[in-house]
Amino acid sequence: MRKKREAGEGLAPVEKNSVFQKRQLQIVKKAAKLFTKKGYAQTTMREISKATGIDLSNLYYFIESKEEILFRVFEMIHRPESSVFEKREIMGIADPAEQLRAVIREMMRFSYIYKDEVLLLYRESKLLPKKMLKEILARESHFIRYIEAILKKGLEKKIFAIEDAAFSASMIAYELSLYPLRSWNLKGHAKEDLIRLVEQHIMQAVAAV
Amino acid sequence: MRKKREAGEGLAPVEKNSVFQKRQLQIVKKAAKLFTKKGYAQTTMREISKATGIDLSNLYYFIESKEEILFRVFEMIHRPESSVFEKREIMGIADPAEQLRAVIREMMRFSYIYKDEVLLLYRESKLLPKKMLKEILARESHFIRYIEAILKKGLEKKIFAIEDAAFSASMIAYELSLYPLRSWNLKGHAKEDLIRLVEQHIMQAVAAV
Amino acid sequence: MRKKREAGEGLAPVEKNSVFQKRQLQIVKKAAKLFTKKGYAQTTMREISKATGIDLSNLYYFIESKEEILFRVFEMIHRPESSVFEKREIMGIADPAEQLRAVIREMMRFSYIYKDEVLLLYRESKLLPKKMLKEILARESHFIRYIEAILKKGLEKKIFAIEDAAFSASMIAYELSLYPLRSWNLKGHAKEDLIRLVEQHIMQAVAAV
Amino acid sequence: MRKKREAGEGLAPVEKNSVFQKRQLQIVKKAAKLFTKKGYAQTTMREISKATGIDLSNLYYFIESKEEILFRVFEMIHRPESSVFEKREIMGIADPAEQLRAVIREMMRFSYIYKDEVLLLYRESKLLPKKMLKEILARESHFIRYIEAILKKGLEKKIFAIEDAAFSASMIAYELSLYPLRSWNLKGHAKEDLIRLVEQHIMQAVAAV
DNA sequence: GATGAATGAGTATTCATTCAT
DNA sequence: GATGAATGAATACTCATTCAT
Repeated sequence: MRKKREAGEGLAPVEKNSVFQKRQLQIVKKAAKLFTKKGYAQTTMREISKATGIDLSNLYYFIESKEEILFRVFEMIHRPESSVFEKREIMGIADPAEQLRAVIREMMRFSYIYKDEVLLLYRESKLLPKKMLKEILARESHFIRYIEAILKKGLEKKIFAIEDAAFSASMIAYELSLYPLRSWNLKGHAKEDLIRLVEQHIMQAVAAV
Repeated sequence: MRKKREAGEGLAPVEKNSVFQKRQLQIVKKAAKLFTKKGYAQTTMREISKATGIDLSNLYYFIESKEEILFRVFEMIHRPESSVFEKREIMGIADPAEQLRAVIREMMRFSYIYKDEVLLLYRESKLLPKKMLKEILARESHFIRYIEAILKKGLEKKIFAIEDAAFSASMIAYELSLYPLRSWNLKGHAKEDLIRLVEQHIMQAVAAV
Repeated sequence: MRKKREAGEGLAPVEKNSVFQKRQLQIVKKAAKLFTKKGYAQTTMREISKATGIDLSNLYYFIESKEEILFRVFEMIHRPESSVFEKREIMGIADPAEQLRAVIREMMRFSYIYKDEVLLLYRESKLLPKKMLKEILARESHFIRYIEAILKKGLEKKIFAIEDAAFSASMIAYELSLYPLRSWNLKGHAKEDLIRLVEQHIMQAVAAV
Repeated sequence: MRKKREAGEGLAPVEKNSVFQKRQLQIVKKAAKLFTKKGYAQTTMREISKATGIDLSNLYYFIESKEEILFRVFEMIHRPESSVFEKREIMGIADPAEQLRAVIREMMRFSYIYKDEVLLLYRESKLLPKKMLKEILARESHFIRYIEAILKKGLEKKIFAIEDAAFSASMIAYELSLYPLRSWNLKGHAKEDLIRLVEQHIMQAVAAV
């Protein structure tokens, strides 16, 4: 790497015409696949070029560096994830148990869609510039606190029985990554089946007797 | 022309005198730290040399390749892990609930000791030669089936109430990696505290009402 | 980790545009000179880079490895050599003596042109992948049997008088490498002069009295 | 190579006790085998150590450098070769034809014994220090001139009929290396058989009709 | 005279990135 | 906006040789 941008000085604002964006997205998606299959470091720009059909030099017309591709991969997960718990449908649910169930199902579905990217995030987050890593961790923390809030509401209503809401929230958030991180030994379960089992498991773990 | 051993064709039997072994262990341990901090690919042999104080060329007197270091890191986790559920104390416990608790505590402690190595395993298992990867997955499967057996015993005795013992076992095994994979947001919890919370969480998730 | 093609699994079909090929040829030719002067192992890629004026890394744009260069050097000799005895002019000659003379002259001229490469072949054939070595030996055997056939024809016609045609053919083929292998003590002879002398020597050795 | 002796500044005079010499010879012989099998550059000191059973460091007690081993290998051929035509039995033969036959047989036998070393000399003479190379070439020239003298004597006596005695001598000397250089396609011939055939071939090539 | 460990200088090769057309 | 070619800096690894005990 010759030039080194200050880490995480922000991606170029997603401007330019949509053809440009489409190409970029194409690159990021294909690269994501390669990254998850072979690892970030083991994937060469030439392979990305071949996979996308875009000439190596031209690649740099659409992205600034290999690192930027990785960043944009993570951006992909970011946006929709953030919206998970901003969804009116979920935020509006009054019953904490129901609300928690809704969050679980929503996130499990999300984790099915972005399985590879989530795994990538676990594996390659070391490579993120601090700022970006912080952003992601912040978002995750936000998500955890959101669950924590639900749990506390449930505690008050004596629906849930747990000792440490912060811990439980953390554990639940972790459990929701089950599929991306352990898909290799969950092949036997159909998607909706697995979602239900995870839901049951978590609900039982927090439920008051 | 470089000669290249078929990856993972078995590490040289750990022979030689103990000074040799000590050096090797020193390399593996330091490298493990570097690998977890920066990632395997991003860690150079020069860095390992610097970290261990062993001259770069001399490093190769003790290990055959960078890959071998990684293999040996994983070996470190292997051996003790296997013994976890072979321990007489645990195997002898008659009550499934008590037995499960014992396993949980044992594995949580293990995961504290080998936090870095476990994380590394999640992150860099891609780089393992197939044979070694299979071995590791087999061991993990073995562990899961062991938990499953406990769960089934508990089911019969109506101590546990779960729908799918295989799934629950899988989930529990996963939960036991909580600390290595999410230590960054568990800093607030003391070790024994966390172990207890995980134990509670899991026990509640499987317990019959 | 270095990936290593199985040695000699076939050179990339000589495609690409002619500029590319020209560069490749330039590399192979310069390298051949260096190899003959210093030996293959003693010639570094840096030297080849310097000799060709092509940047070290860029060298790898045109060839895949140092080994490939060596292979291509041998390829250079291969092609034209094969055609030697497929030449209509020679194959058409009825008189065995005249035919043998023609072959001698043809091969001697060839050995003058490819002096360095032939010497290299004697010196560095150890480094060839088995398959390639076999091919070359097969070609040589083919050539020897071709001479043998001429000798046998001459024997029948009582023009030649030798005990063992196979041996004589082998010896003649060997004698035709005189110049590449012993040029250092043949400096006193002009090319055409030497060719004539070799021709005489061989013809006398096989001629019936 | 760290230190570089002035090329060919002469080998340490073969002094020391005979145990020392025996070890040295042992090294040189085993190394010669390895050199011929794999090439000089491709043979490592470690391999020589393993092959001789002498510890790597101790090797340097008996020889000064890898190069010296090569030199000593060539020395081995030198001594006896020089004596070939100094043998009273041969020098005393009056008849040029008989004398030439004797030389041929002597040298062919020699080439059988030192097949590997002769081949090595052809292959790796590049590595010799100038001085040593000159010595060897001088010896070879000496040998050629010796043959030339025989030829000239035969010419005077009208026993031989050749145009250029110098050339013929050169060619004959070359032919006497047939076996070391082409053993791969002479496997079909028994030793004494081959010697006789070479003798016939050469004699016929120079004989007056 | 044996041995384990060191070391320095090198070697082929890789790869992200850019330049010229 | 496409393409072939260039380039610089790095990377894992090797090996002859020597040192300390």
